[in-house]
Amino acid sequence: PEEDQKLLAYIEEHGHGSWRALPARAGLQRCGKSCRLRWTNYLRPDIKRGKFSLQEEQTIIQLHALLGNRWSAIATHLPKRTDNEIKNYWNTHLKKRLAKMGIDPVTHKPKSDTLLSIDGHSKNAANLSHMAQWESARLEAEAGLVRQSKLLQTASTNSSFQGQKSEFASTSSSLHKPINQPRCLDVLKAWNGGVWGKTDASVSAAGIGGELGSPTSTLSSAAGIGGMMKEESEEEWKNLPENSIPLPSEEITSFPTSNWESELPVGVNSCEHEHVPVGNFVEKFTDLLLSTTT
DNA sequence: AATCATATCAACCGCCGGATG
DNA sequence: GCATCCGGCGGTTGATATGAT
Repeated sequence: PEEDQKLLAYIEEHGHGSWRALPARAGLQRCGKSCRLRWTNYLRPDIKRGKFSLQEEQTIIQLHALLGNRWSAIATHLPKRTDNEIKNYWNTHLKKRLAKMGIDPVTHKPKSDTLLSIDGHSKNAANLSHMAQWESARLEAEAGLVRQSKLLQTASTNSSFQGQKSEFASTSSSLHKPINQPRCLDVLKAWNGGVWGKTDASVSAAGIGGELGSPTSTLSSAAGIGGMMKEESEEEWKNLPENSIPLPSEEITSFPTSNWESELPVGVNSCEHEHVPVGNFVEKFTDLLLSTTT
């Protein structure tokens, strides 16, 4: 209340600067960490509050399947939502919903799937595993490119490269940076320029560039959801008719990896060509989840 | 109305990684 | 190479709200 006003007024006037020094300067009896948390999770003006839309739920589930509990990374795909809010929502709503459906909220696999996987019938599990590997590698590539761009920024004055540099820099996941911009460009560039250019054993060991398609298809899916998010018009998942589960689990597990490859827009490097792969496994998976009432 | 159970969410805590000297 | 500082992240807790009995 009063502290909020002080914090808000100070940051609006001076910016937060050093969080450690902020409390003393703003006249607050708190640690800088606490101030930062209050600001990022509550006071920031660009925070959307209230219920999560269907699209947002879908995005969270999909991204969680890919990224696990990396809430800040997930939050970068959900404009105006904080990692803390997403984390809470997951723990209080979505996790329970998955558990209720007999799906392991950690692995996003049906619990019976562990039995299937013994005899090699779990393409679902394999796909998720591959996707997680892609995403991990992608994030590493992104981080590497950010570092690289920073080096180049100081070492080079080449103007033709500066546009890319700023885009790469924008991929770092900070809540203080604009998060509602389309995210396909940076991701595609990261992949095209970073990981795919490598023949590194560690990269190929992660399943990249092998039998699977481009991870950009995964990411453009996530970016598309975040970027094209409709905020108010979605029908609540609760209102969906019962027994409207769109796909049986068998269909999910039979999703072919080659679909992604064939859907890959070769050479496409722009959001104008953004698309979501038809038959995207994760999407179907979340459809299934979201259409099931508690 | 009182009590208990459950749900929700802001805040706290500890850890980690990057930057700096 | 190291120690230290700082910011950020994710797990967890505790206060409050809400619902059930």
